[in-house]
Amino acid sequence: MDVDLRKLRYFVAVAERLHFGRAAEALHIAQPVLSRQIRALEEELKAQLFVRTKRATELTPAGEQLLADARPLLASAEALRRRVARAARGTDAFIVGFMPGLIVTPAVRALRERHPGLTVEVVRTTWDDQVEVVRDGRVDIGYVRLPVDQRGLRIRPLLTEPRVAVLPADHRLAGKDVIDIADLADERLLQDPDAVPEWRDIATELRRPGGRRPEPIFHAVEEKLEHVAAGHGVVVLPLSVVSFYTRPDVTYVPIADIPPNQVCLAWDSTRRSPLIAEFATIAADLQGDTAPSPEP
Amino acid sequence: MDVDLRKLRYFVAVAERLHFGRAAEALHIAQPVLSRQIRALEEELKAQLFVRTKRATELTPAGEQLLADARPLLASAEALRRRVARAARGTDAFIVGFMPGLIVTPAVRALRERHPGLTVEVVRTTWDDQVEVVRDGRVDIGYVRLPVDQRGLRIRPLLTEPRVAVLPADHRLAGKDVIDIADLADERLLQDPDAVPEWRDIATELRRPGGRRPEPIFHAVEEKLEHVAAGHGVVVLPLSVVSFYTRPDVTYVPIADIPPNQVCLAWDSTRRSPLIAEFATIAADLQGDTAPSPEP
DNA sequence: GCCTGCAATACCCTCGAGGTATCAGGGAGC
DNA sequence: GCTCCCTGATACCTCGAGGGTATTGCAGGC
Repeated sequence: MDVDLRKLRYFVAVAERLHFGRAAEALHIAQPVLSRQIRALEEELKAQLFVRTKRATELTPAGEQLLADARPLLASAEALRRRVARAARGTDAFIVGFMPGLIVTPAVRALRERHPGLTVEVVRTTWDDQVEVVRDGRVDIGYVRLPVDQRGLRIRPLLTEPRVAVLPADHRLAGKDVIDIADLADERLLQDPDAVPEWRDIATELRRPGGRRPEPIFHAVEEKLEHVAAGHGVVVLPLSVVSFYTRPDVTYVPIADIPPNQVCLAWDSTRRSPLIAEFATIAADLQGDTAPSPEP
Repeated sequence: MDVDLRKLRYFVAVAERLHFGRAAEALHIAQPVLSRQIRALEEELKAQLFVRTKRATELTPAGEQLLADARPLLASAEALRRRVARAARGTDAFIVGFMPGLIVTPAVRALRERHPGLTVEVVRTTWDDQVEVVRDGRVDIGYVRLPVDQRGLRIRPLLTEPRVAVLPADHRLAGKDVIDIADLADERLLQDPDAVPEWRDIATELRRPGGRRPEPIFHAVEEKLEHVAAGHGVVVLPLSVVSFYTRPDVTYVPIADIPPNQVCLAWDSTRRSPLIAEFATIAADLQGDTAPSPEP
């Protein structure tokens, strides 16, 4: 009657590897068990999920569909566990996620004042997990910087801020008033190229035949700045992040021809919590005081 | 390790009734089994879900949280089944939900032309199930009229249209050029008051002490019009719905002081499908041709 | 032609979900 | 105050499903 989340987890493991033996190993179960469970799942859904030719395992269209749906379902189940555990601990806490450079204190304080008994916590995130913490229930609402994968989330724009190139203090471009993104074409980017699509389009490093994304990608801002200072490459970051982490051996230059970074609030779209709505309103109002942004 | 959807379903049954015996009956299982399963769920989640005083069963805060999370999770699981079944049938169909009065043909035709092999189907919905069909996977994208429960959905505004009062042809207000919502205060509304919050605020019927919502609520537009014609009451509907169902014994009058109805596209926020995105763009562009609407 | 790699099959064991019968405790009624 | 009844919990049984090991079947590669 109900689908079995364990079987879905097994399915995802196989679908990701397209190999029963290795999937079984990763799941810490025996391979025949996995074969049987997948077959049971196929019968339960009345749908063939894999085409098993000898020497190769591939997904059917139904399998593709299931893979696309199973992952968010498993993530939701995990989020459910986490939220129930939090509610059971009795501490009726409201948790806000934020990335360095964003000013969350006024909104958090306003929420605390309106709900004296409520514990409001903040959790620091990175560009990589800023939406994951929302999806898996670690935070109730998060400040995120676009672009993000919006699946499963409700998004509310808050503000925009310019992005700057972060350079070693002795870099050839350091001290310029402003540069173009093209000026960075020959640089090594120490961050996920997806975070700077405009650079991706012009980077010589990625345009070489067989050119792959640079291996060393550093997640925390502090690590990025450390490596910039060491001369290993450059990063492109929103202005507030850089100004938050001022240090003498690193400087920054505005980039003229790339759009600003959009900062939004994001929360689990399946939830409807008065506290989430209230916090979103407070944060938007506070933002509106300084720089009014259009409401959709 | 994974939560068990069957146990969650059992939990929801108990939480909705706050009665183990009746929940067991509804689930077609024996009551001791249900007691044991709920206890197992509590141990698994390490959270007490119910306070069982003799003579009464109540939800704990953790139970409230679980109830809020379990329902959408179960709905997602059901949607997953449906979509996989559809994908397995091989018919790679794209299904659009719409309510009467909305013009979907141009967008549907445009999608068909761009994907000659694709089957594009339309499914008629009502105000009551317009978002349910999206959540449970019966349609890939739906035209919906606000207000809707946006949980689990991504919403994209398309257009607005004025709402009119639908009256019997011999009604005292029939023939007026325009009325105020207050003119309907003494009328009987043959629809969910939530659909017309402005009426809800002024209706004498609902302001009487102990006044409840009127019992006979008719879901299909045809039924509503039939009962309006019979003189049982009035309804407030978007203009396009009424003009779609013209009949001589029913007339309508614009209402001056209520905001127009917002028509949106809605789809499952956990999904990211190229076809959904393409259809949304097509529909928005087609709408933009006639009456440009702001893009968020 | 043999070896190797990979999934499926055969067969066993354990545990957990379902059932029935019964108990325990608190309210309501007399 | 005693009894009855309502409601959930306990006790105990059965059976099916999930997990394990051993082995087979089949297709490529050397």
